[in-house]
Amino acid sequence: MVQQEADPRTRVIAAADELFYRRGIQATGMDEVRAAAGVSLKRLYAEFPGKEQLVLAVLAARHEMWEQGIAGAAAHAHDARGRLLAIYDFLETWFGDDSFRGCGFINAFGELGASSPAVADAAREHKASFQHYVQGLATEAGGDAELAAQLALLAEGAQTTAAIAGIVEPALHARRAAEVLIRVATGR
Amino acid sequence: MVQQEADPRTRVIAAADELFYRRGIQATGMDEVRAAAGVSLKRLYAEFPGKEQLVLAVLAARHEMWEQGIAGAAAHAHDARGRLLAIYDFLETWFGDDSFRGCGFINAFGELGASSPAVADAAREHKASFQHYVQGLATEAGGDAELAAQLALLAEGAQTTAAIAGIVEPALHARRAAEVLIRVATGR
DNA sequence: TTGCGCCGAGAACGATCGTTCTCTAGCGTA
DNA sequence: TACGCTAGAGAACGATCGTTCTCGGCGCAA
Repeated sequence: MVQQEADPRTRVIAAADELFYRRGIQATGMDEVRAAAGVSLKRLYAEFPGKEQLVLAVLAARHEMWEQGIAGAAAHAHDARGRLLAIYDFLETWFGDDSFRGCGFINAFGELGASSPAVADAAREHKASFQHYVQGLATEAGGDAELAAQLALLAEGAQTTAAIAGIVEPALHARRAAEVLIRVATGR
Repeated sequence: MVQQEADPRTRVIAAADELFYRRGIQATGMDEVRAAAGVSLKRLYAEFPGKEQLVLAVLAARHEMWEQGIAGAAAHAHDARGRLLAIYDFLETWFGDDSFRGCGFINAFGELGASSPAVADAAREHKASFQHYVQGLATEAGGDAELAAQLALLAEGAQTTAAIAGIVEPALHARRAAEVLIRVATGR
C-alpha cells in the first residue's frame, strides 16, 4: 500500500505513519504495518528492534514533515509577521485534509506518554522546537517571549479543536487572534 | 484503593477515572479497575456491560467535574469578563496538580476516537459544551462568537502545552492573551 | 552442478486482556 | 435444619499482539 520503489525502511515508516496516525498506535499491529509496507516481518524487526523504535522513527519523520510544511508556508512571506501568520495558513490547509486527525505528537503522548518516556520526550522536543521557531520569528517581529508562547498556544488549541470538532475554522480564529496579539505586542 | 463507603458504581467510576487518566485507557485492564475499586468482576460487569460503557461513564463524570470546577472558579467573579478570566485561573491550579496529565477528553479522543464513535462523540460534546459556556460569557461581556472561539482556543492550547511540557505557565500566557483579546473585541 | 547463506512467508510462542463461567460460602426463610 | 438465592473469588476461554523461530526457495560462488 506504499510506493514499492522506495527502500524498505522508508516504506515501513510511511506505512506505519499512516496507520498509527489514522487508527492509533496501540490499535495498529506490527503485522498490519508489515502488510502495508510490503515487507517481511523479519526485515521489519531487522530495521526496528521493537515497536517503540518504530514509533520513535515515525515521530521523527512526522517532525520533519511538520518543519518542512511550516517552512514552505513561510517561504512566500516577506517579513517575520507574515511568516508567523503563515503558520495558521498552513494549519488551515492541513485541517482541510481528509486524513487530518489532530497533532500526531499529542495523540502519541496521550496514548503512550505515561508508559513510554521516550515517546513523551519526543513529543516534548517537537513542541519545544516549535516554540523555539515561533520565538525566533516573534523576536524578529518586535515581540517578546510571551507573545511567542501565546501564538504557539493558539496553534496548539486550533489543532485539537479542529481535530475533535472536525472543522477548519479554528485555524481562521487562531490567525485573527494572532494578528491582534502581534499588533498589540509590537505597538502596531 | 477508593473510599469504601461509597456505592460500588461510584467506586468503580472513581477508580477507573484515576487509572484511565493516569496510565491511559488501553493500558488499564478491567481487572485493575476491579482491584482498585474493591469490587468483584461480576459486579463490575453487572454495572457496566463492557469497557466502552465504563469509559463513557468515566467521561461523563469527568465532564461534571470540569463544569463544577469552572463554575466554582467563576463564582467569585462579579462580571462576565471576570468569569471568563476565571477559566484560566482554574486551569492554572489544575495544571499545578501533580496528577495533571492533560485534558482527559483529548487523551481519550486520541486513543479511541478512531475506533469508538461513542467516545469521539463524548469528546465532541464536552468541547461543544465548553464552547457554549464561553460564548455565553463572551456575549455578556460585549464580545462576539469569534472572541468566544478564540478564548476557547487559548484554553485548549494551554491544556495540551501544559501537559506535554509539564509546566503551569501556559495558563498565565493564555490568561494575558485573553485579556488583550477581550479588551480589543469589546472596544476597551 | 553442488553447496551455502540470505531472505521472505508464515507458523509458533508467550503474554495480556476483555469477558464469561464455575465453585463455594454466607444468609434469610420455612 | 434444610433449601435456595446471591454474590464474591478467581479460574477459564478466546482473541489479539509483539516477538521469535522454522522452513523452504532462490541466488551466487567454486
